[in-house]
Amino acid sequence: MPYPSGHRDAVRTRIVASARRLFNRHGFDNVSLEQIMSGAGLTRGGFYSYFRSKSDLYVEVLGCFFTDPDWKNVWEGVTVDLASTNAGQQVVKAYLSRQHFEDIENSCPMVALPGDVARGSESARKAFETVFTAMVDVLDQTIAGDRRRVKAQAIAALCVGGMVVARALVNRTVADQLRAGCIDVAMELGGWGKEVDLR
Amino acid sequence: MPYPSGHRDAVRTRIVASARRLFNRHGFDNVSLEQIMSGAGLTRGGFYSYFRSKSDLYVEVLGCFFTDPDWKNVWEGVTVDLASTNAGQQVVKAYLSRQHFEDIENSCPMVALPGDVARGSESARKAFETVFTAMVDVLDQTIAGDRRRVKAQAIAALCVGGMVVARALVNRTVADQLRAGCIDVAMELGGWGKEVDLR
DNA sequence: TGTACATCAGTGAACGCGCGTTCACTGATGTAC
DNA sequence: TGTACATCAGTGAACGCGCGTTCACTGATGTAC
Repeated sequence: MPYPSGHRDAVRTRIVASARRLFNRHGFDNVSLEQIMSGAGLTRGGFYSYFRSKSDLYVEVLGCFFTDPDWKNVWEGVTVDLASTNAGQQVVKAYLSRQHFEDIENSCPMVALPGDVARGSESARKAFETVFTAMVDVLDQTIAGDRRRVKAQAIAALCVGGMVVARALVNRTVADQLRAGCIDVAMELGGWGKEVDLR
Repeated sequence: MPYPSGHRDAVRTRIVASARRLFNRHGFDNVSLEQIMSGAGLTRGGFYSYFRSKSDLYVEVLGCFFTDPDWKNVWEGVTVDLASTNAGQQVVKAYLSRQHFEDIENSCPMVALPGDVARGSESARKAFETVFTAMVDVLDQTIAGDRRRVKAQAIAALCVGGMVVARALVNRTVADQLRAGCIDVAMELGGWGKEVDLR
């Protein structure tokens, strides 16, 4: 077999990474295969030996967030330890952080692409659901008090909604207030209290 | 002047309505001017005597939600009276209602198109901000207790996030639970209590 | 009332462009001898 | 060690298609007489 073993996997990973960056920044329809392949150091033609279609790649991109067990250092200077007893508040603070707000390319797909997904295929929505469920599970496990599942879902929705709206506003000050307010409210909901500081 | 006065305004309104339906259902990029004009009973060519570009129309569509003072009967069977002392809870319940969930065409643009807007022009984001601010204002006015503005923003983010996520999930049961949970949590946050029923 | 006319709302063909996808081909690689 | 070869990763031209936008034209309308 010509070409070193592992070569194909490495290239495939590069393509997915390039696509993730571009989809997050420009949305599904405004990204061409030319751009994706170019971002991975290749030319257009090779795409179809790695993926069946642009849509298939899209589904794969959606899945590769939050499900990685080594979920640390997601954004520049923001660390999250899912095994910690503080995991819930760490996730909320990271999710609504300025870093996530600004780092469009490494954004959570739930923030950058919810519209595309809602209009998309069943498999795209399945991938979205997996990410959302993973987030709720993490929150659930470290919430104090009763009705944990409901609260966990609401906190996740608050995180996603807060960030989605913040990104779509013009006024930066309002966006910052919104993020801060959502963090405060989420802390209350989780029974975490504001005094608990991390990092 | 040929053609009855008011004719032009009526046609223009029809175009905007057609565009709103189509953008909400398929997103900005997946709707053609052909479809929009056809939905208004016209043909493609006439478009540019009403709007400077597709983007301009888009901005206009974004603005025509929530800012209308006669905001009643938004969705089939759901009424909201913004002048009521219950306005806040009415808005939350309407926003997270099954009717809004299902009625994609008459959806709030914040739910259907946030991604498109975040990537869009400044004027698009300005229109989005106007809608969001209008919603927060309504909630603010009927919230009990302190830190009303922060709570109002968080409730609005919760409404938007809950609906955005619900629409993107595959599992209908999870989506329904999410909507119900978000309503419960929003009622608590607003200090409205669950026992207060309306209509 | 009836007719000729000026206006302009609406038409539809055409243009240029970029995209997703296909495919015959190139050339870099590891292997066999 | 060196050479010939089989494999297959990657190339880039080509295809068909639909879109946003433009524009010369048509024809329906209210007005003037």
